[in-house]
Amino acid sequence: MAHDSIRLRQSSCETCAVRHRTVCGALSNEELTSLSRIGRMRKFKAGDIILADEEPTTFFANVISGVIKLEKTSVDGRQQIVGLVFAPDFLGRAYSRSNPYFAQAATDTEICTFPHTGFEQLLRNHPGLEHRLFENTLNELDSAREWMFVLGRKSAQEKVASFLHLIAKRQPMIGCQPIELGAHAARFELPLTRADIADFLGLTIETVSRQLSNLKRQGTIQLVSGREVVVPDLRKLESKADGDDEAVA
Amino acid sequence: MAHDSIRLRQSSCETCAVRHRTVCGALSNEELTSLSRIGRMRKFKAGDIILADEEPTTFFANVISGVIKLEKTSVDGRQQIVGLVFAPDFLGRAYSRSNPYFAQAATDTEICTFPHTGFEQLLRNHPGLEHRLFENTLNELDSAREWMFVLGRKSAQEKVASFLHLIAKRQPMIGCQPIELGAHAARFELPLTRADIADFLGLTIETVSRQLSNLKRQGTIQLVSGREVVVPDLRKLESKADGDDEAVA
DNA sequence: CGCGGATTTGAACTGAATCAATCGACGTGG
DNA sequence: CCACGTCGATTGATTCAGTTCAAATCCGCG
Repeated sequence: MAHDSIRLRQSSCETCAVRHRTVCGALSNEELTSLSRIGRMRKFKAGDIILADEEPTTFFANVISGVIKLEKTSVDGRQQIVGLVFAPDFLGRAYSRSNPYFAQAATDTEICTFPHTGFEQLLRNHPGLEHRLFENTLNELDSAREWMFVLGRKSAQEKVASFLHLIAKRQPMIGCQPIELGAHAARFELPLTRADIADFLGLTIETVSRQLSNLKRQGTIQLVSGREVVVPDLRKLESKADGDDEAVA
Repeated sequence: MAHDSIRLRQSSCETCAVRHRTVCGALSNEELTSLSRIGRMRKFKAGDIILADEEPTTFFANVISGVIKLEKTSVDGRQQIVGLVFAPDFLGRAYSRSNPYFAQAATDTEICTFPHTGFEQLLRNHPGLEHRLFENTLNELDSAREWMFVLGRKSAQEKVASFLHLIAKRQPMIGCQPIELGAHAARFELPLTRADIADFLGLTIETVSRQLSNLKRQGTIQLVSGREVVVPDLRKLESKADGDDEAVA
């Protein structure tokens, strides 16, 4: 365990697969060296808790692979996923003593962590890094607000279609040859269970399952297995998501 | 009109009522001078459009008084308010060519505007200002996610109670003597119409009206007029908002 | 082969939407 | 000064989408 973490610590940022797409992309090689000194790779299994709610902030991270859910839970047990963190997104709430929500691995996950104090120091000394993180946060805010529309105003079918469309955009495809599939087609693995999808969409498991079956029956999607989805035509899926599919007729 | 704007332009930031609570609070007196040079006061009436959707960004602003709604509208006419901007909040999406949502005055409103280019230049030259705006954005993101829980998981009654609680926290009180009212009491004016409240909560006008009547019947609130609300005990309202009021019994 | 968790499907129920009517405050014009 | 029209809000009756409760079915795994 300790041995493992040492080996991982030595892996340098220069070989990082997602280097240029993360907040680290703002750093010079020299700055990157000081970051790599404090960075440490960590792996989580699906279901592992990465950051606990209300706990003091101890680290930030870049997601290297996998999907992490940010979740809010009320005392009576109701849950709502308030954000999904994909590679190469940034994980953590800067400038806060504690963590505003639960972060749990939705799939097996690899992240590159930075201790809280060291990273905030780096932020203060490198306006370029802070700027990058700021832009990141602005985009997250845009996404959150986009999702507020989904939660507040869309029907169950539109919600499920919106979710699939989101995943199709962000999740790596399975064997994605545009030759094999059409130009507007996609094939991917769902990173969430039905229960997670329900918590993301403000629905129940049963309704999610029913709407997936509906979309399948209509030919908008194919369910290869419980988790693997093929979308023959993303434009059709999108029109289901926006509720303007009968208007076309 | 032109005369008016000149007079307003000359009013300096030093006398600004909300100076220390806005992003401007991060600036030195000298920096403030350069900001006041580009700042300009503008007034809007309830219902006026302040920033149009998808339009190129032309200005940012600090809200001096009033409430502004940020709204998303779909092609088929469904609406969702994705944020409320109170004084002394910041209005606008930095670093974006265009505006991601409609900003409309919910009440009569006064804002202090800064031209797009001048302000972003100031941002680049003053990391302290950008930092302040960043913290601001992080708080907005937290609020947005908090609201996602409301939209996704709360019942109509809980939604309406949550809304009233939010307003009670942020809206200036009417004649708020803690002697006159109890220590946990509040009295304020609703900055939104029933239609706006519905669009904020993902409900219909009728449901909002019914739930307000319910809360009134239960004694959780009093409706002085259509717009003016008295909350005898905010803790009771909060328990309605969280749905843990029958647990107390 | 059988067990346990995840998923699907069915049937009944219910909370919020929809449809419809009324009320009330306010400003305008007769 | 009062009748009228408009707009926002309330209230009632009915409908329906999504939940709840219940039972299969599927699937990975010891």
